[in-house]
Amino acid sequence: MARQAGSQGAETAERARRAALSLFARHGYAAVSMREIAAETGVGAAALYNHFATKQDLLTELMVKHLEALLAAWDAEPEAAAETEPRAALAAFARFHLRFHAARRDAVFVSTMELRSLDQPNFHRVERLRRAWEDRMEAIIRRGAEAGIFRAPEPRIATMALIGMLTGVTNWYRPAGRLPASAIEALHVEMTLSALGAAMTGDDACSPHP
Amino acid sequence: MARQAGSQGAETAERARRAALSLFARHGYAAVSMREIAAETGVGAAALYNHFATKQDLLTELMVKHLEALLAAWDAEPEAAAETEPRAALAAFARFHLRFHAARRDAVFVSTMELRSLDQPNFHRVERLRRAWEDRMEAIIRRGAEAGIFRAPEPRIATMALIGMLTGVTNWYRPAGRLPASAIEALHVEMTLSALGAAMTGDDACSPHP
DNA sequence: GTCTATACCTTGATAGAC
DNA sequence: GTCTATCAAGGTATAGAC
Repeated sequence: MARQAGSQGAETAERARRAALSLFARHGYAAVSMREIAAETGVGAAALYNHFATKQDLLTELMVKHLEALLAAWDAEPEAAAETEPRAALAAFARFHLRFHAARRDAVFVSTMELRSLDQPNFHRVERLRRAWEDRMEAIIRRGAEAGIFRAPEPRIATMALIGMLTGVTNWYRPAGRLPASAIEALHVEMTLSALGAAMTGDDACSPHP
Repeated sequence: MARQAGSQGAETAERARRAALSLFARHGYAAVSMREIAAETGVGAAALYNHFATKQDLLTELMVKHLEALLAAWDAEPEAAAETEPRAALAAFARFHLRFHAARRDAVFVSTMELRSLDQPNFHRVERLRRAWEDRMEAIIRRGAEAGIFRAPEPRIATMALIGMLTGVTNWYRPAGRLPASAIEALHVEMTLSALGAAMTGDDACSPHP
């Protein structure tokens, strides 16, 4: 997608990606012009076309890179192994999801809100990656449900609900807020397990396998 | 916001609102032109300006009307009363939220995704209404937590998490899907209560007040 | 690889006839 | 209240000099 470039060009491309991500997240893909991206990058508008064939390609590249990095990072985590005990695996997944997304708020915003700005071939490419992420979580929930550890009669529905809950944090979390990120993280991990009847903490003496 | 209009004009305004809602939901505010809205409405572009001063005003009106209708409809429900038992109130709130939103997918989409397209005064107006909705739910959770029925050490966080979960359904639910809406609704109501340690169903014999 | 200049198109919004 | 005609501004993308 990106054209070949020398060492100076690669730097420009990277600055352009960062500028585009920030601008798309704040104003939306359609509301941002290539001229604005170029200005933030520190080059003329025409120079962008040495690195990205079209504005649409630039958007697609941002989403694909984000989702591929997400999948690769999780698959490298030890708790991602299929042998991990389901409650531990789900807790690790929730924690990983929250941290990875909190560190990349712009990319999350763009990747979830600009799906409709992709033309059909690009949409399908990105959608496959999103689906792959959902499948990672569903596999954990399904294992736990079959083992009688989770109450999840419909693992796919539980997956969509919980991913929605976890990803939604990105929409309102502010680093300057009242609670530290660690507290918000702990509360969400707890609610994730609780939602499937597998809470680990406190006054709940009723998890199926105590 | 809308201009005065005779009986024919009022009809045009309503058709324009519907057209704009559908187009904004599908392609995004910035990607849709007044000409497209006019074409879908069946009038020329200039005619729209008899009913909406600017494109921005049209967007704002759509959001405000949606959120005001949401608040008014909930406040008219019997379970919205402050005396309702917290578990019943939360279940009713979740069910109401799911149904109201499922019936207005375009309005939900626009109202959550196009906040960034509002200029500052309009943003604050819409944000106040969104906040009011969150406050409705938070009040229920707070009551239940204080009564020891819900496990929610931070009612505001629980509110944001659960609203995110419930609203997220709009992003992936398809009427033609495998499960009927009633099943998806039941599963979400159950997960909502479970997340706060107050499940009502089945193999969970451990709700604090059995 | 980046620049200046520009082709070509669509945009939001307005003026004035009907 | 709607139309046709129009304006000024700004959109993506390209050409060709350096």
